[in-house]
Amino acid sequence: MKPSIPKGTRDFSPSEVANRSYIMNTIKTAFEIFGFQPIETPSFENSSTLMGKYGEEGDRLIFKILNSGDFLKKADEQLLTDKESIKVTSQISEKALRYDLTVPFARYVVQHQNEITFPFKRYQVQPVWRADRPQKGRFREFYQCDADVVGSKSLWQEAEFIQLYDTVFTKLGLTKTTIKINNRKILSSIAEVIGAQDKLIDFTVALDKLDKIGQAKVEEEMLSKGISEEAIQKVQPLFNFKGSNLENLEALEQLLAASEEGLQGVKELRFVINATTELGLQSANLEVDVTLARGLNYYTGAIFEVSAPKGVKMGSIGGGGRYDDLTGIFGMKDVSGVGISFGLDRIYLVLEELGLFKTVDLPKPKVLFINFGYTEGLYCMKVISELRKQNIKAELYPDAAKMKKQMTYANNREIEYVVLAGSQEVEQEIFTLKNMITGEQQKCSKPDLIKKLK
RNA sequence: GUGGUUGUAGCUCAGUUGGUUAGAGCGUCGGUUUGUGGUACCGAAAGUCGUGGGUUCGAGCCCCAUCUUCCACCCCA
Repeated sequence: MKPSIPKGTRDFSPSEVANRSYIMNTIKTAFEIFGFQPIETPSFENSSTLMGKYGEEGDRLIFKILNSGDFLKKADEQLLTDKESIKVTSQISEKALRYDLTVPFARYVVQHQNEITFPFKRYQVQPVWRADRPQKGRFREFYQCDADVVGSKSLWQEAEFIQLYDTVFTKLGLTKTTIKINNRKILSSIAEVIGAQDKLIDFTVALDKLDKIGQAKVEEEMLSKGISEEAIQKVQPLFNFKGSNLENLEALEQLLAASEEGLQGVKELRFVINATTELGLQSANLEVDVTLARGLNYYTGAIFEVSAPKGVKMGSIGGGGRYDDLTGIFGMKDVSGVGISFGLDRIYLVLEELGLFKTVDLPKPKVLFINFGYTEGLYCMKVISELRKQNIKAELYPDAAKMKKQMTYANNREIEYVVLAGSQEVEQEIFTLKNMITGEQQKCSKPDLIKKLK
């Protein structure tokens, strides 16, 4: 049998692990500088915790875990014969792999509410799983790096998260990212204006194509989706969103003048935009994007999405938003939260494509001792112990193999120094130290050797 | 979930309209060099051609199914 791994999963080589932890550490460091504390939650949760939080599409993409034992015995006979997959699933599966980090976090907050001091700022870097069809930058197992604040409605949080995005991407050398921002309140008031909430998705999808296919075709698509001519006339200002963020906001304000909710959304956006303008950004661009919808059901206020620099074909590398009542589902009212997520795996691919990885030193020994046999090996091991106590990575080749093999090993692993200590050296109580880069070698005493390897 | 695409040695790939024992480069291992790596030369091992069916005198090549890869839609990180 040929060994293989499930689709959408990956193995990581030592150099990939090194690069991944470089990204991870950059993000974690930034999180802590911004005042977030780490938590971890289980890989799988009770299905009831996850189901219904991500919309219909999301439910379909949740990996369900089969109950243990004779699970079919407990399933309803009729449902089985009728092949009612969804209903049967709820009877034979009570657990599921986590789909994101935000919902488990909300559960955590409610469960530990008495131990938590609010506002609570937590970060979490863990894998999540989605039963999606894999493609470029889309995996079935991938890491999310989340930071959220719960227990504060302050719009300063939104402004801070934009600073956080900017800080991380700047540190990674990934400049010219675009942070898109929108507000759910604006979206739902646009839905009011065009006449129907259920048309909103079609509407934003069509509007999003404005740059590519032009206004006429966009209007055509909207009409074909059942949006009235009258509604399209009303939202004309949206077609002219070419100006600055503030100009766009003004246009929105006029368009949504009749909607209290819409005006509230504009006000919130304006706060964030103004704050960010005052604070400045190092390398990212902030852009108001009314077509940004985001599927996750629980967002109620600001929504964010980060896209890679132009020219890199990649879905969003980060996203987030404000959710006013996520904890309410678990029985804790009036706790507003806002948070963002970094997509580690996609950031990796973007950095790789742009050649932005610095050469990372792989964990490897600084010096390899050639194994000549038991007596010589013991003689070497004594020095190796001393070197290790001084944090110098040293190792003895495990077998008394041919010299050539041992040297080749050192060469392939790019080990800087090799020590040869055969019977001659043992007798004279010295070591032969060879520099593998220059090829030079010299004899030296034990203290001398340790000093040279420091 | 819908549509398309890919699979030949550890890796990257050749393989003619279907025709004997399926090839190359890199890598691996051995040797030239039994206390010296990177270079060079010589040699070897390694493939049920993704898997299972089918068509055919004959299948790596054609057909079907399935798995996998990548891509688009959808959705998203």
